[in-house]
Amino acid sequence: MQELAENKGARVVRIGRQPATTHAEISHTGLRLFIERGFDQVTVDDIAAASGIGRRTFFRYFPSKNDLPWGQFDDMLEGMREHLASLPRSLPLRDALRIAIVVFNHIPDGELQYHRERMTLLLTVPSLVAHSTIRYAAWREVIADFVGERLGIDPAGLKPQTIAFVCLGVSIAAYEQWLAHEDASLSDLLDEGFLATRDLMLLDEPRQA
Amino acid sequence: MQELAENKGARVVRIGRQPATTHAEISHTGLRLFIERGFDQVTVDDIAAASGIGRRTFFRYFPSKNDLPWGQFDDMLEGMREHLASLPRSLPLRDALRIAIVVFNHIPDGELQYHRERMTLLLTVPSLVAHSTIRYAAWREVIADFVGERLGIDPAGLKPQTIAFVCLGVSIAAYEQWLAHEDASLSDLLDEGFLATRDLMLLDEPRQA
DNA sequence: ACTGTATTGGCACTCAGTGCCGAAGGGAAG
DNA sequence: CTTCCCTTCGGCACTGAGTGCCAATACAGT
Repeated sequence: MQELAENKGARVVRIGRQPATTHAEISHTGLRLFIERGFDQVTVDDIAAASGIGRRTFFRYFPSKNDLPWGQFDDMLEGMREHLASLPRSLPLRDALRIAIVVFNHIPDGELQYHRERMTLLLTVPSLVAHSTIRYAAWREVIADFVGERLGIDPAGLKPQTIAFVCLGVSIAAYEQWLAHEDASLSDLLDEGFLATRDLMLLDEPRQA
Repeated sequence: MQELAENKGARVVRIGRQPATTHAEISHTGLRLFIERGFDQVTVDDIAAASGIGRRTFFRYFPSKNDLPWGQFDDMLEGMREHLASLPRSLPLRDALRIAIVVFNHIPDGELQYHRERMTLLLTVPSLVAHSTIRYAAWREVIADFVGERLGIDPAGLKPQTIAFVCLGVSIAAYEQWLAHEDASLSDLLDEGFLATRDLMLLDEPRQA
């Protein structure tokens, strides 16, 4: 009875040595150091020491120092994939994408400050900006797969891929503005970004000088 | 007279030791090795040795191994900036961007194979894909500056930045298709990408199932 | 206690990138 | 031709990321 109640993960009983720490714990410790001293001023040795683990163990939890700030991104991706799939087909593609992206990027008030610091790192530190490309590719794939499915075409084709890139661009641009302006709402910025893209494709210059 | 005629660069006479090689020479040698053996299987030592220079000297010509395949990208950027500035204001913003991007990405027939191999590396090797982000930022800035100037707004604002990201996305998506399909025309793919974006913002699904 | 299993972490190694500094050229003035 | 000055070259040593290997550690079940 009680044993069954503890069945919240997968295996209740696990054999072998217990892990000394968790991804979340290392991630949190490392992020704190990055924010305090700056990404480049923190070595993997520092993070390992502060986490009470060996340097070698760090690399078993994270494939690289650059992956640390991304946290549970892959899990969130699955969430977005499911959310997209759940949207009614009557919803126009453009709105489905816009809504899913806004929802996906909604941050609970409590985590706002933390998320801001994390995103500042990701969009500011050159090494992280570069590395992020790989995560973005997975994000784009979710979008492209959805577009392909919706339009009944190959997700690897020009149209789904282009749309995925466009959505990513709108998102990153919105995030950069969000970080630059304390008071801005990320959701609003995303909506505005879609509108700006629409304007570009529809209208010409608003007025002639 | 004759001395003036030779004034095609900056200094005709230069003091001090002559450079042992050039950027172009190292770039060419390195690229050949990358294509032959794969990026990760070539060390900086290999490139230096093949170029007949010391390892330390390599890093005086290129800030990193990743920068090698990019060649004279910065110069081309200036070209695009000037080309954009030269376009008549009567041309709608969207068309100005589209035309400039198509022109910027036009490759002379002779360099086609070479350019293809170079772009395959840049869009395939993870380490290079990541590093490219930094070059793309400079590219985006050219677009954003132009958009800001055209619309009379801050280039750092949401709209110019978003449009720059969108243009970049369309370009990269087109390049990927171009590499995947031997027979495709890059210019056509770019045009199609712009159309796909327009469609997304204009229409809903073409037909209801 | 003993066995099997999973995590740990030390050690040694490769490779990118950097600071330092003396050596190697080459032009110009004496 | 020698000396001075300037610039590039390249060796050396160092830091730091990331990896393969393997013995040590800790825990569950017999």
